[in-house]
Amino acid sequence: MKICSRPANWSDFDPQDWYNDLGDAVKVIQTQGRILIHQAKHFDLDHTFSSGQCFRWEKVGEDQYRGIVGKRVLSVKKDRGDVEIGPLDQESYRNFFEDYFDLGRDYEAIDRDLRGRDPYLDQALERVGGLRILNQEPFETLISFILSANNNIPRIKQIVNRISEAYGEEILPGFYAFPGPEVLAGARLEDLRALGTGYRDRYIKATASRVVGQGIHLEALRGLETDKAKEVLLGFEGVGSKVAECVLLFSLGKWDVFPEDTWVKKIVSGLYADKAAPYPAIRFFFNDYFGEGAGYAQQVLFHWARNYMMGVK
DNA sequence: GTCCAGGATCGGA
DNA sequence: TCCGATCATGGA
Repeated sequence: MKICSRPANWSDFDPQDWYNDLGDAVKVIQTQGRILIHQAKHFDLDHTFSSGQCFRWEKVGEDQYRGIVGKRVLSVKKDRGDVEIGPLDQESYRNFFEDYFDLGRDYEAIDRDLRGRDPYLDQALERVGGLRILNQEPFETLISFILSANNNIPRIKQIVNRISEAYGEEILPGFYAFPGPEVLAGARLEDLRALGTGYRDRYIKATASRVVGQGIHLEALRGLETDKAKEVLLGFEGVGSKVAECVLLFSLGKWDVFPEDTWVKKIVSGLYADKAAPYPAIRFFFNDYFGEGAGYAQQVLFHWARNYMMGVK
């Protein structure tokens, strides 16, 4: 454990709480029940939480978000370059949330590697810099992206929240955790339908039932090769290639995927028309094109294309 | 009224 | 293997 020098403008903390296990690049401190990342590198809250990879984070102020992660309600605030996460103690941070926010990854090095490969990605990286890929809970991510089919992001968020309110544990007054598979496996289709799931009601129940019935440990898919993990995910009803790849990228740490959503198709058929390969080859094309950061590059392009490319917003 | 949204599934060519 | 129709829902 390294001890950092105390900055002049921070007050109310015990110097004993300082720690820095991530090397000199990331300085983390526990103070007043929160975790503070000093001058956090590559962590833009809007581009991370509002880029469509997660559905349970709400913007509650300028550079301030509140989210439900597992059985916690967390606040994340950015102030003069410091990112504050709480309530959170050092142990939980190191055991879980460092991975959740992907804070062990050197995004600046990845950006350097990606820059210069492609003019559109260069623009996108410039415009939506600081986007991080979260490592979310697989079952919640799976159900959320089953809901994403032929749906829009605000409505997906509404439905995920309603499912949590109807079936999840109330962890704080008015805040509900996302339910586990055993709960949703027992849900009635008509009740799911009443929450606005539409025709996807049976996909949700079937997927939850399969997870429970076959004792599938989704977390264990992390340990499989991407293709093998994807094969398992494709076995669920309502899960096609794109949904599977979103789960792989946003919850299982698989960066060698390139989710083929409508925006990627627009980008490919428009911006990359001259290079557009037959569609099953897109992943291989972009893996080669963007290397190990392909999944991250996809999310950067997606977020940029949706919000900034055509002057929208 | 039509169109669209981080698509998947199905039947038929 | 590939193509088109269809699938709830709600906002624009």
